[in-house]
Amino acid sequence: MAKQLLLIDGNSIVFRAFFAMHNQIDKFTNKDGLHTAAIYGFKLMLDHVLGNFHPDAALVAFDAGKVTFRTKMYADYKGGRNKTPEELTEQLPYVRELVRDSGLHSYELKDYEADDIIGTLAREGDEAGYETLIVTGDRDLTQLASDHTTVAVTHKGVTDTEHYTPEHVKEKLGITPTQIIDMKALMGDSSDNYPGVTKIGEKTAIKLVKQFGSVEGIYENIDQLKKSKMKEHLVEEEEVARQCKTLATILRDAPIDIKLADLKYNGPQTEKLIDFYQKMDFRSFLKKMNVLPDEQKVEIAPIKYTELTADNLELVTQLGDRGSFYLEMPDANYHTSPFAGFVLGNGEQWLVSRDPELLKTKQVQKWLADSDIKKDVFNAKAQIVGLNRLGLELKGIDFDLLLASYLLNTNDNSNDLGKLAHEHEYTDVQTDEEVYGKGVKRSIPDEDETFFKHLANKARAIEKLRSQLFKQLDENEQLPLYTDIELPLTHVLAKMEITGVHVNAQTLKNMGSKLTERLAEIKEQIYQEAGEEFNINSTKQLGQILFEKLKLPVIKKTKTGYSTAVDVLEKLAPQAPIVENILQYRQISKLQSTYIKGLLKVIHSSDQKIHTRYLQTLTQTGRLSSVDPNLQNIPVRLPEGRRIRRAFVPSHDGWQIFSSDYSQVELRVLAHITGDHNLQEDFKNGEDIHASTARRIFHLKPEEKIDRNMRRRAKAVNFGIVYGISDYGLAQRIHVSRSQAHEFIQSYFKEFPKVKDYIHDTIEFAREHGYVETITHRRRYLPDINAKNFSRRSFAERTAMNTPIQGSAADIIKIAMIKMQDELEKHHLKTKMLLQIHDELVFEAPKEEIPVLSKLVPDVMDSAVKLSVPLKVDSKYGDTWYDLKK
DNA sequence: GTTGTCACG
DNA sequence: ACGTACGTGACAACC
Repeated sequence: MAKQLLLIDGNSIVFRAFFAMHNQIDKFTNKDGLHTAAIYGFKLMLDHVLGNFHPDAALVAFDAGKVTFRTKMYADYKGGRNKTPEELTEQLPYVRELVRDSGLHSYELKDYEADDIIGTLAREGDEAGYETLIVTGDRDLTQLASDHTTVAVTHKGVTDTEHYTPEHVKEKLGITPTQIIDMKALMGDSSDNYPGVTKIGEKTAIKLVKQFGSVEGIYENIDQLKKSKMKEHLVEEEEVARQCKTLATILRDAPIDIKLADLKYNGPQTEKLIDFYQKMDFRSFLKKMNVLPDEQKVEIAPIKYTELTADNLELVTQLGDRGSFYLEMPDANYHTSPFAGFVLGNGEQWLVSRDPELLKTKQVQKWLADSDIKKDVFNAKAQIVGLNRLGLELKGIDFDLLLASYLLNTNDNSNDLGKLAHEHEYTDVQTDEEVYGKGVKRSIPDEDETFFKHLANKARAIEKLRSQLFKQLDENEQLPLYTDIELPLTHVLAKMEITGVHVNAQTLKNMGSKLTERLAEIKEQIYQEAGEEFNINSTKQLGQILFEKLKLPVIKKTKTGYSTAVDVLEKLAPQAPIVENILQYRQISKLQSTYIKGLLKVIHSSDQKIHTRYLQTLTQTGRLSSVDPNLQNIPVRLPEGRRIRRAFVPSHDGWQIFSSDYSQVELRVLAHITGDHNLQEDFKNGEDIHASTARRIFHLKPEEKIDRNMRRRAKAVNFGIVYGISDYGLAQRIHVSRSQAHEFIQSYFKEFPKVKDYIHDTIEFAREHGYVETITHRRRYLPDINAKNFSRRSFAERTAMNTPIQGSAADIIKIAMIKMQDELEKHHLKTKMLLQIHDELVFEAPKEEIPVLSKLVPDVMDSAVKLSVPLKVDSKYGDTWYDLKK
């Protein structure tokens, strides 16, 4: 086997590692206050690379300083770059130490960049018959790819890489690796700060390179080009193009004074590495190496606990007026999870047990149900539901660590108490993964001491973090959000989950058998049309049939092959009857697998109901999500799918399903937040908002009629505005030209000027503060808002403007739900709230309560908050979820 | 475990 | 020229 050579672009990897973890920069420091994120990331990358590639020789190349032969020939080279932050430069010496201790050589050369060292050694490697892997964060190095040299460019983070071989370059760009140099010379490079030829970007550059082979080729054949602006620029800027080519070219013959033979890789020097990790406080790596001495392994403050038994229950009555409580349910689904044990207590006394029956004793029961005893918990909803299964109530909940933490930062939230505590710099508790293991090996420890200690540590973590998190909520002006919205909502959601929704299994089964028949018919037809049998559900096999065997045109590719998504198939449908059948097959098999089989699986046999779980601490915007099963995406748009809703029925005879939904809530929020006069007027006048938008942006006179197409387009524009519009995206959606879409958008901004201001101001706010917020001060941090990478930054900008809108709408319905539950109880109604679907609330109710609800629910919902435009609510009811009528 | 697809607001 | 609308979850296939 050929010898293997590993070449790492040290500086670019360090930069990548540093910026990949930039949003948690302060979490990565050692005890001396040294920042370590880049060192840590570099180490992750090394492990990852060496896990897959076993080099005989290895070198990390570094830049030797700012001045290089390139800056000498072109003063602006790499000019305009921001100064490297101190937090990064202080790490560089340690990266070199890590490299050395890991058994890799490192090298730098005055006047040359790391690229040139790598380029030179890669050539030598090629000539000496090595297989070479180059690891870098800089796409420019892909020009070095060859038959025996692969270039791995970090993609996201530092361990996710894209491997460039000559074939891969060809596939992506249609040119050879060395032609990348010509392409870059023409298009320029804004980060290296050389200009290229005016008006030539990637597309044009590739076209020219394909046609003429190289920059030199272009100028030899410049006469072949038709007269055009582009040609003028090329002729005028020939000097520039040629100079840029030199700048873009990585040297293959830098005057290095090392040889391949000097680069032998001998593996890490374990002793030194251990010292190094200790110096850096890299505990996870030390643990992996199994070198933490026992007492250091669990570097957790000692804790005392008492096992609760039938004989010492009086200890519970002595706990005072505040305590932590934690019931351990090892499965994520707390409706069905076993109970592994529990802990309750306070700083002085931690009482633990494996026996859930003890919770039912009168002492514990009383402690749990006493609302004067304040409870601190982790995931209150899970605890309420779990205890409810034991016939117990939990009252007086004050602090929910999970919920509070989510409000503080939706990004680094975790369902693992230990992990979450670590995020908040509290380390006297281990993660569940550490104590229970993961995957199939996950289990509750048999040894009492291990398990009980972990339980007690968890309860202590909750207690210790309470005041700190409350303080942070206060600083963010989020205490009302926590106290008046999220915590009361947890109780409402718990009730809804416990109530569950009644589902008629027989209805589903009947539908299922019909679908099975239809599926078999369509399948036969597809096989006939294809001329062979294959797995229609496999996109890979389907792609081969459609695009190779039947030779249909390829419209879109995914990163692994041909795309066969709906929009693609719809374009192909006129060309081959098989396509229509495949669309049918897809639709029906989706219904069959996800909705018929899927729902049947989760009906509880005890009550014929489905009990979903609402995740209250997951979304980035403040919406809820629903799992096990997801009841927020039951089909409604297509008639075939909609029938699934016939199986959702009331749980008592003589009851009905009642549902109310907000009309255009997000656009109303937009009108409120932006204060746009025209948008507010349209809502105040109670108009069909898409129609009035159409009237405005298409400049219709009052007597002119709005045709359907105009309304459809205006509706798409309205959605687009909420989502962070682009002309391209709008054009795709409504099948118009990009320039037409552009005009629509411009016209919209002219008619609704404050919307335009809002978008601008919100992005500015995010840039300055790093987050955006909703009407209730719900926050979303946007670490990418100042990213260099265009697409990441653009994405952050779109979310910056969308989140306050989507999130405020979520706030509104949450407030409505709390009020609604209050009203139901106040009026002693039997009605139960069952489901929330983002802008809709679904209830089951005795028929005689329907008239009450028809007034009460809309009243509560439209008065949930006071906006500068009215909220509108529509209600429907019927015998099943399918049959709802006004 | 990741990817592609498709269900919802 | 860039790369392409926001937020979710479940399933089947494939690695």
